[in-house]
Amino acid sequence: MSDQEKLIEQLFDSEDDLTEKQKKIIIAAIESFAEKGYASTSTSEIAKKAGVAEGTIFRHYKTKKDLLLFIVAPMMAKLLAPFVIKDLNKVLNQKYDRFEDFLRAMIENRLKFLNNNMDLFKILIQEIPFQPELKEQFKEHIVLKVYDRFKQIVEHYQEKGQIIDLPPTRVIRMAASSIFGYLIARNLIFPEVDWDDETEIEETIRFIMHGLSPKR
Amino acid sequence: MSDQEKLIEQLFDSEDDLTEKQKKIIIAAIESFAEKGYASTSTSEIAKKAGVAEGTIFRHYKTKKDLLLFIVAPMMAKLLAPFVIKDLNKVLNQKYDRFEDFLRAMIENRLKFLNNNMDLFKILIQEIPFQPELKEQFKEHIVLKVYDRFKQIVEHYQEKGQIIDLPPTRVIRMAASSIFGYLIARNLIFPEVDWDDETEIEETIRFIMHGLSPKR
DNA sequence: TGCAAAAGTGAGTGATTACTCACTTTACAT
DNA sequence: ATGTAAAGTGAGTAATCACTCACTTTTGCA
Repeated sequence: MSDQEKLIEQLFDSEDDLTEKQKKIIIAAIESFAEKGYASTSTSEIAKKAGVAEGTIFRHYKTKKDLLLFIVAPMMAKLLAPFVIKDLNKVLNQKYDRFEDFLRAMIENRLKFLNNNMDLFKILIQEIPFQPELKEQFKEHIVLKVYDRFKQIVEHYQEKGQIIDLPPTRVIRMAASSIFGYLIARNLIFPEVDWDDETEIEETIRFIMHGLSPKR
Repeated sequence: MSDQEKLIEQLFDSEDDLTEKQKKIIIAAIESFAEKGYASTSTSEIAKKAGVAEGTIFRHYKTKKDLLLFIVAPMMAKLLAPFVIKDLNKVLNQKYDRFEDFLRAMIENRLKFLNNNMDLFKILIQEIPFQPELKEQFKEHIVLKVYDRFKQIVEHYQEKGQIIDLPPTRVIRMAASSIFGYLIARNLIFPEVDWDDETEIEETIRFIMHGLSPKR
């Protein structure tokens, strides 16, 4: 599978100044943080799992929180990156005549990414409420950049008469709720169910499209 | 406001064998757990905030986790209780001819409850992934009891031809995603925005109704 | 090959943790 | 008023915490 799109591997490839032991530390930290939570994971535990002396962790990361941020910050950036590309909407407008097509492409792309990086996503949403640095990054990225793009896209399809004429915030929230609702149900609440991804996604798109349809 | 429906107060009223100091401990614990997370809150901190000796906490709760469970378990029970009432659906079927009316009543009722108990809700969703006891309670309540009731209700309105003929799991997930999406956006992600609850709720209902409409 | 810088080590640090216990204070039935 | 059980206390405990540092090993370049 070439489109595995595992963020950790990308990170390891791009920053090739990372030692083998450093990689093991990161992998161990992600595993433990996702399983027991950041606050309940001790550095000695991470060292043990990584097969490394505890001092080695602090050689590379000044504090435990530094390690968390090093792991989680790229996740947020990569997760939101596709929506911040400068001329995203130009490309999209040519490519996707219908809002439905845009929605399908976006869901397939981002849902795959999230499915491949669930541990990181889990850590991210768990820690955003408690880490001011993360909260700030989140607001800055989401509110300022991603929202602006989405707003343009929504308004574009509203002008075309394809979706209902509501404030873009509301339109985005409703669509996002449906998508994240599926993601969370599938991976976090009922991971043991064997989901038929294709139909679930198609039905979710149908739900959003009908919900946002301009017809009375 | 008589319908404040603050769970803590209810708890204090029903279990009147609680001392003043015990109540202060619980209030302090809820505040700290919601603000910094369960694992990052120390018992000495709770004692200090409650104006109580640390030993007093352990006189009433064997462990720190016992305190958490004492606080959070009633939340889950009360949150889901209205859906487990035995003849809920009979009452509903007489009262609410249209699915939309049922939806509106349910949202108003439960959203009010959650808005009045956001701290507890926050602690609950934060800790469910890490506390096996809570996870078990959650699955038992949700999957076995609440889902069964909802399934009956959905099927009832499906037979009436009011909503689309999809597996009830999917219908419930889509409606729940939209409702919780609003709740979380409103209280946890953008609490500083001054939300127009009435219109937001009406629009959310509209979105769900259109999304679940049986028309092609 | 030599050598300096970087990576890795693990015993040791003081602070903090959840929890205990011998003791004092309070509440309340008789 | 008196006795007793429950409530409350806070110094004390061992364990664990994140982090340090003097030291050894590895790496890569001259």
